Parts: sequence; structure tokens; C-alpha cells
Amino acid sequence: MSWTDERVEVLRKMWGEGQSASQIAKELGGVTRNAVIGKVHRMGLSNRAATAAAPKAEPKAKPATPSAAAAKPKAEEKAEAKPKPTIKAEAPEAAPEAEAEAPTPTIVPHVRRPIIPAGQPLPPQPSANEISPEALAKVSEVEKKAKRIGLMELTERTCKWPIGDPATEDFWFCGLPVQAGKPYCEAHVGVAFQPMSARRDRRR
DNA sequence: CCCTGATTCGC
DNA sequence: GCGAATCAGG
Repeated sequence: MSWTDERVEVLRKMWGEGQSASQIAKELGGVTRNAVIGKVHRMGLSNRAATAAAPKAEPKAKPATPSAAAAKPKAEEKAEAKPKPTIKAEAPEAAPEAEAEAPTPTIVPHVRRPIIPAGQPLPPQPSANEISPEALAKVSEVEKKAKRIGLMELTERTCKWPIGDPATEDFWFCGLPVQAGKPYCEAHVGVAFQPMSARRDRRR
């Protein structure tokens, strides 16, 4: 695969949106995240509040080309890293998750979401719901051996089921391995979406 | 261990 | 120019 204009454009867009290199690579296909990163650098657009690996004043032990890092005689170059230029009126667009439940065994391709929305609609706590006792029991059990990871530790394959009160220190995420694509581990998937199918046929 | 981006360097 | 290998950090 080569970097055609179209592919570069996708790269630009996604990188601009804050997508990770691996996500972009996945999207493009035929390239690795390394390739993406390499390209990004070559194109000049590189860091901007990425993850957390930014402070690199080049403490490396191989400043082979000190000149590169040398100061530019040219005064006021473009102020590249603007703290916060303007508030972009993106399209906040809170996708109405009206997915009561799809009886179809269709698997969603992959809904990649750029980031975790701040006020992310967290899964409903099982309290008010009528969920199979087994599932609930299993959840409580699981929560005892949950990894209790923090927000930062969440990945695509860690259970994102919140446990405890977000307002207190008594709060964490399950963190157990998720179940194939799902955002939660097996136990939590059970209580997370278990719409009517189960309750419908058992209810009457 | 999972992930992230950054850099180097042979091709 | 490209990107695997490697590095550095969370």
C-alpha cells in the first residue's frame, strides 16, 4: 500500500480528530500504526495533546544532529502549539443510543469512538431493573475480584462497568477482560444488555 | 500486559 | 519516502 492522496486525507482527518495511530492504521488497512506514525511525522503534523508522551526535550543519548534541535535564528516562527485557539463547533452529536436491543445476530462492524465522552452514559445499574438473579449474583461475585482499575486504565478490552459511587473514592471500573467486542466482561454484559428477549419470554 | 506516540535507520 | 524495530511513557 502506498500513501495515495485519499489515504493521506483520511490520515489527516483522523489524526486531526485525535484518533490514535493504531485506529487510523486499522481504518486504512494495509499499514501498521508505525507506518501511520511515521507518515504523520514526515508530514509535519505531529504531536498535539496526544496521550501522555509529549514532554520530549530529547533527553535521548543520541542527539546526532544537534543542529536540528538548535534554535531557529528566524524569529517568531509559527506558534505551533496553541493552547486553545478557538472552540471548534464540532458536531457534539450525542448519538441517541436507542438501541433497545437488536434481535438480529448482526455484529456491529466497529463503532470506533474517538474518545470517551465526558458525560458518557454509563450503563444502568441493575438496581431498578428486573434482571435474572443469577446474573446479579454473578456480578456481585465478579465485582469482588474485579481489577478495580481507574479511568485511565480503560482500554478496548477492559470491562468498563463502573462500580461504586463516582463521587467518592469508592469508585472504580471492573477492568476484567471484555467479551469479544463488548464493552464489558461476560458477567456485566449479562446485566448490561439483556433487554426483553430474556425477560419477555419468561415474563408471560 | 495493554496501550500510546517518538525516533532511528536500513531499505 | 517508507516503516519495522526500538524506545519511552501511561
